[in-house]
Amino acid sequence: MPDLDAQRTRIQTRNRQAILDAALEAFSSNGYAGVTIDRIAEGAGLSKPNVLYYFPSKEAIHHALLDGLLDLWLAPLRDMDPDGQPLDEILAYVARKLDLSRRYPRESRLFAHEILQGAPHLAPVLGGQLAALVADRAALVAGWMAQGRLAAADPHHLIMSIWALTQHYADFDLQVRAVLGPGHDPFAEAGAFLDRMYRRLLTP
Amino acid sequence: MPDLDAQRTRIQTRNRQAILDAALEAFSSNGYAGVTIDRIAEGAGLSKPNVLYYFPSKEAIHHALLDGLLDLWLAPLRDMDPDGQPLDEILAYVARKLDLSRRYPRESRLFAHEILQGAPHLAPVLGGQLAALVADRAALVAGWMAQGRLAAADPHHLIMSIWALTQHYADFDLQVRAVLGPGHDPFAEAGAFLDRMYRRLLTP
DNA sequence: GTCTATACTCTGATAGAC
DNA sequence: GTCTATCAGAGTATAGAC
Repeated sequence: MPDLDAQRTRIQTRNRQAILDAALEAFSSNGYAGVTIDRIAEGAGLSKPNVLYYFPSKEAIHHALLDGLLDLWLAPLRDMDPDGQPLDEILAYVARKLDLSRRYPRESRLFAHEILQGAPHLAPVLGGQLAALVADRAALVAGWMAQGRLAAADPHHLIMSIWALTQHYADFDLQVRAVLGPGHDPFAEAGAFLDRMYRRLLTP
Repeated sequence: MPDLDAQRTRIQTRNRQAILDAALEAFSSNGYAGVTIDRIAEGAGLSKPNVLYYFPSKEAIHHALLDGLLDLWLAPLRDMDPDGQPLDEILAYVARKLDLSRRYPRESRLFAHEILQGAPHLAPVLGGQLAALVADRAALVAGWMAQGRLAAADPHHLIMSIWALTQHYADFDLQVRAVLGPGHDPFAEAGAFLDRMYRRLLTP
């Protein structure tokens, strides 16, 4: 069943998407408990019972949003090329991850909420899929460092530092803008700052 | 009225503190909407009406927790000494901020929730007190860089990078531990990693 | 100061007409 | 497929006894 939408009418597809979009908007800024089905319905332009016609419960909507989120989130790390130039690969990874924060701030905040709350849905995946991918990539980076093609640094914490820094610009956007004041482009400046930072940190 | 507790009995002082502690525990992991007064009461070992005897509303409890949080949070930045050695001052700041994350992870998460939700209570302070302090410290750092005592970098983004990295270890503790696996001391490793990182980044 | 009992509101979910 | 009506439960807050 590769395309579930094939079994749905155009209206169904559109409404499902409208619900998910409204729910993402709501959950990402207010957390799971801070959102009512009524508000999702309003955002989607539907009635509350109609929302519950498309999803069996509020919980199901939330679950549908989290599903696949980790894949989106880890794609840039997966895309690191073992055969590329080490420094270029890291810098490209940073740029891709920052771009993800810029383009998907709501998804970033949804993820942040989930982790803050103890990851009731994602916990198993964190210790499994996530830890495995990071271990794999950390080994790759450690290899580059051992060959002297990158300056030495703890690979796990290096990868996590990239997450922390890039996601900060999405999750704490409000604070970032308050600190920078008007007339700034936080993501553009962050791109330049982070490129210089990791270049200097990792150049052998 | 410097000491409000002077007007309270010992029992009142103790119960107020128990309520605030239970509320901090609850709010920091579940967000404002995800917490019921019942749960706070249970955590404090009191009945629900009794909690509402000490605070007029759930909202008031939350407000009491946020009050003064920013002061605690910004203290390390305030403590940067303009007359110290630039690199030492920055590294000491990083260490103090990381120590704050280690000792007060619940406060860090409470702050994260507040910002994620659009800072309904802190918004005015962010654009005022916070922005002013950062501007002041950024100017100090920029001066050091202009004198060639630190390598050049955007001072605002430098300060924010320190926030992002140190708070990540508190806010995303669950993810950090999942990635590192058992047998690690995330904060100790972070201390070493961040010290090397900023030393390398800022050494002229 | 603390408890029991309760009023009142909001929210998730269902039933059933159309 | 979508709506109106409604139920059941949870949650904030208050009243009033002790």
